[in-house]
Amino acid sequence: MAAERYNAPDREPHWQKVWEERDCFLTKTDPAKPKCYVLEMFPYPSGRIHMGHVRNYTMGDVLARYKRARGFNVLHPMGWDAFGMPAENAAMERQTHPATWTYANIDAMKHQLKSMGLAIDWSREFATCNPSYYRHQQRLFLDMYAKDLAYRRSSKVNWDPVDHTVLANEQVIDGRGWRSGALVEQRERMQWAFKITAFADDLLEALNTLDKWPEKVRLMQANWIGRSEGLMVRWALDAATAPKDATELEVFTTRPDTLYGASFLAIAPDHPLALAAAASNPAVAAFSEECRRMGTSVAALESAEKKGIDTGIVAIHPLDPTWKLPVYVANFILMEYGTGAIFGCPAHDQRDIEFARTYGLPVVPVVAPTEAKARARALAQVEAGEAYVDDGVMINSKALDGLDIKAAFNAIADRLEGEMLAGTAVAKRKVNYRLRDWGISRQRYWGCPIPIIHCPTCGEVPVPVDQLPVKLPEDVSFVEPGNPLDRHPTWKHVDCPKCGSKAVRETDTMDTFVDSSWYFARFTAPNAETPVDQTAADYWLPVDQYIGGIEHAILHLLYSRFFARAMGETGNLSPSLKEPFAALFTQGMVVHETYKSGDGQWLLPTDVRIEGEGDARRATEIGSGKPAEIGSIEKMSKSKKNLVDPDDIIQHWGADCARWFMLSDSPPERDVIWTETGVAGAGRFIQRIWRLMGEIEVKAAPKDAPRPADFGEEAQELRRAAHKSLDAVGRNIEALRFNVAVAQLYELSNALTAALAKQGAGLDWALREAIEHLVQMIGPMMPHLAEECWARLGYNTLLADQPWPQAEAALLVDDRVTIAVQVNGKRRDELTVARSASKEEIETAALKLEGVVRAIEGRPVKKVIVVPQRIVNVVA
RNA sequence: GCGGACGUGGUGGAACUGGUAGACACACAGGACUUAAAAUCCUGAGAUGGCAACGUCGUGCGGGUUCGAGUCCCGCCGUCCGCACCA
Repeated sequence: MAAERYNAPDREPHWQKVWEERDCFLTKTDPAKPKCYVLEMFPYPSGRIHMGHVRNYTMGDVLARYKRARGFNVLHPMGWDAFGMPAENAAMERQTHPATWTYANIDAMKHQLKSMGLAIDWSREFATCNPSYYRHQQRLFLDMYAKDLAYRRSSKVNWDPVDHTVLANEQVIDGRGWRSGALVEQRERMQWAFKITAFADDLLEALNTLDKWPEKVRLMQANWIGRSEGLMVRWALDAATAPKDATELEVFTTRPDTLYGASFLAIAPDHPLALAAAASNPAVAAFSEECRRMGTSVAALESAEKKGIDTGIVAIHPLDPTWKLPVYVANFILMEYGTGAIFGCPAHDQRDIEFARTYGLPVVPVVAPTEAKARARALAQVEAGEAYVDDGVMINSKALDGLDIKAAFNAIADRLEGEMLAGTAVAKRKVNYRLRDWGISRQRYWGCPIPIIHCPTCGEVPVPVDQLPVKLPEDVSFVEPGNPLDRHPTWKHVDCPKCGSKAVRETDTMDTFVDSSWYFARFTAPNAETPVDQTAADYWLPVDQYIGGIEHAILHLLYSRFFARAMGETGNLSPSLKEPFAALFTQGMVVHETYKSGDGQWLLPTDVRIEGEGDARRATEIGSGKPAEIGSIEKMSKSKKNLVDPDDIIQHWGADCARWFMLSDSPPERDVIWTETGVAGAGRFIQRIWRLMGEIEVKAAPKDAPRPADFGEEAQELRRAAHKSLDAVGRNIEALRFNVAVAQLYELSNALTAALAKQGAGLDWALREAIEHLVQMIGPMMPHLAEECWARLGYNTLLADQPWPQAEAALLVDDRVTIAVQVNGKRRDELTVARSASKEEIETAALKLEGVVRAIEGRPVKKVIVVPQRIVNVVA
C-alpha cells in the first residue's frame, strides 16, 4: 500500500467547490424543522483576516456543522461591519475612496474566509455600508424618532482646535490630537442619542433570564447599568458667597447615612455652578480649563491625580444650619453621573479621603463596627488614610448614633423628605443609573447618514420614508480634516419636506455600533423590503449561539439588547423577543511571542529563525544574521508585528490544520498561544489519520458488512472506546469545550492504533465502525479531511449531509470500576470492583488491601467513608 | 481610578455536582527502522530521597472549613480585559 501523504492544499479547494455546487449550506426558513441560529460576530473588513477570525469562525463552524448533523435547520450567515474610521484614514493616507477601499477589502477577506471551508450560507451576505442595508437602518431610526427613542441633546466631544475636527477617544493621546498634536478641548455640541435609559430597569432585570451567558458578562453589564438607590439632597448656598441667582446645590448620594461625616461638596468642572464661579474667579476658570483638556475619556479622568479647587462658595448642611462646608470643583466628578455634584464623606469613601488629605479637610468617622476591637481597628484605619467602607453602626451622628446604616439611611431620608427648602422638600429618594443615553452622532463621512432635515421654520423634519435611503454622496475628498459631508457643496442643501423652504440635511452619521446592533435580525431575511421580515424573524430568532470577543462584553451586546427592545416597541420585531442572543460565548485572543531586532525594531515571526530549547532558545534575524531578542507573548497586533497570516498557514498546512490547532489545547474562552510546533503537531495528526485510513482499509470489514453476533474482548473494548467518544465528543461540542473534544478524538485514534495490532472475534467489524465514527466526529472540525476519508471509506454521499451517529447506551458504562482507597486522606491503594458493589463489600475489600494495611500500621480504624464508584477513605 | 476575569509539570492544558491531580497534546530523553537524515513506531518522565520496595512534598502566596480541597470561604500577590467616539 502506498503511504501517500494527504495533500490538504490540493484537496481542500475541491471539497469547497463540491459543497458550493451542491448548495450544501443554503438555508431556508422552514417552520416544520427545528432551527438553530449560529452566529459569530461579523468582521470589520480591514483587508485581511487574522488568526482571531480563524479562531472565532472555526468555533462557530464546528457548532453549525454539528447541529446540522443533529438534524437542525441551521442558519449560519456572514456579513461585513463595513462602516468605520479605518476606511477614512485609508482615504486620507492613500487617496482612495472609503467605498473602494472597503469593497476591495471585503473581496479579499471573503476569498480568505472561503478558503477556511466554513459552512456558511453566503447567499445571505451583506455589508452594512451598502445603501440596501443602511436604508433600513434609517427607517429604524425614523421609527425610533417617532417614539421619542431618538432625540437630540447637547453633549461633549473631543475637539482638535488645529484640525477643526472631532476626535475619537483613541485619537486623543496624552491629551493631544494624534495628527495635529494640539491640546484637545472638550466642546459641547448638539448630538443625536438613543434613549437606552428608558429600558435601564428591563435591561438589568432581564440579565437574570440569560442563563446561557457567561456570569462575568452579566455582572459587567449589571455594573455598567449601575442601578443605585439613593437620595437627592438640596444644599442651600450661603448667599454672601454664591454667584448671583445660585441659591442651592443638588447632590445625589447613596450614603445619606454618612451626612454627619460630610466635610466638603464637590462639583464637576462643567457643572452650571462651576461655570458661574469660573466667570468671576480666574483661578477656578483656569482649573476648569485644565480639566477640559483631559478629553472625554472616563478612564483618563478617573486615573488622573485627584485635584480640586475651592470656589469660595459655602454650602449649609441640611441637618444643621450653623454648619458650613466649602464647595470645590474637582476633576474626578463627572457631570454625566447623578447631578454632577457630590458631598464628600472622607472617612467612608476612598476617593474622598484622598481628596480631604490633600486639601486639609476634616475626616470624621460616622460608621464603625460595634465590637470594640474591630471598632478600634476601623478607626485606626481611617486615621491612617484608608476609608472604612464596611457595615457598622452610626457614631458621631447625634440622634442617629447606634443605628445600623440602613436604619440611618431611612431616618435621614424620612426627615429630609419632610423638611422644606424654598417651598419644596429638601430631599427625595431616587433610583439612579450609571447608564447614560447612547450618543450616536459622529462627525464623519463613512457611516450611515441620519435621515433628518433641519428647517429654519419647521425645525427637525424626518426624511419621508419613500425618500430613503439618504445616500452618502460619492464625490468627496479627504485632503482636509473634518467631515466631508459638512463641506459638500450640494448634498446637504435640500428643500424642507414639510414647507418647501431651503433647509439642510443632518451631516452627522451614526455610530457604527448602530450597524451591528440589528444585523443579527437582518440575516434572517436579508432581502426583505422592510428592515425585518416578521415570519423569518419569528422562526429564527433569538440567535441560539452567539460567539465573539470578550471586548464586546458591554457595549455591543448591551446596544443589541436595547435594539431588540426598541425594535419591539416600534413594531419591527415581535415585542416578546426582547433578548437577541439566547446563548453567548466569549472566546479568548490569539497571542504570539514578540521579537525585536538589536536596534529595537519589532520583527515579524517570519523574519526570525529560532534555535535551541528552554533557556538556550535564541532568535536570529534572517535578513542580517544578527541576534534578535525574544520578547513577551502578546495579543497579535500590527504594531508589535507578532502576526501570523492565516493565508500562509492555509496554503502551507491547509485550513483543516489551522482549524484543528485553533480547537486543540487551549480552552476556547482563554487565550491561545500560536506556535509553529503546535501547527506542526496538528499537521502530524492529519497525516496520522490518513495513514490509519490506509491500514484500516486492509484490516477492517468491508462497507455494509453484517454486524457479527458476538464480539471478542478486543472488539468489545474498541467499541466501548468508540461509543464513549461519540457520547463525550457530542456533549463537549455542545458545551463548546472543543479542546476536550479534541483530546477525546486523540484518545480514540490511539485506541484504534492499538486495536490494529490485535486479533479477535468481530474486531474487523469494530474497526470499521470505529473509524467511521472517528471520521464523522472529525467532520465538524476538519471537514475537508473528513469528506476525503468518507469517500475513501467507500461512500459516494457527502459527510456534510450525514446524521451524527447514535451511541449505544449499553457500551457507555463499564461493569467494573476502579476506585481509590485513601488512609487519612492520602491515596494508598486502589480497588477494582463490580460497579454494583455495595458499601459493605467495598469496605471489607478495601481494609484487606496491602497498601491500606501498611498505612494503618496496626492503629484502630475509627471510621470508613465509602462513596460507591468513587472513593474509600479509612480514618485511622 | 472604577468594574470584571484568570493563575495546575519544561509548555498548552484535563480533572463531572468536594472524591485516584497531571487525561490528551507539545517539547525533551532513550531505543527501533535507515548508508544517513527526515518521517514513522516503541519506551520513559511532576519535584525530591532511595539500588529497589516505598516514602515525603506538590495546583500563585498565607490562613480556614471538611474524613477528604485544584474545586468552597477569608486575606494577599501577579497577569489580562472593559471604561461609553476603535471595532
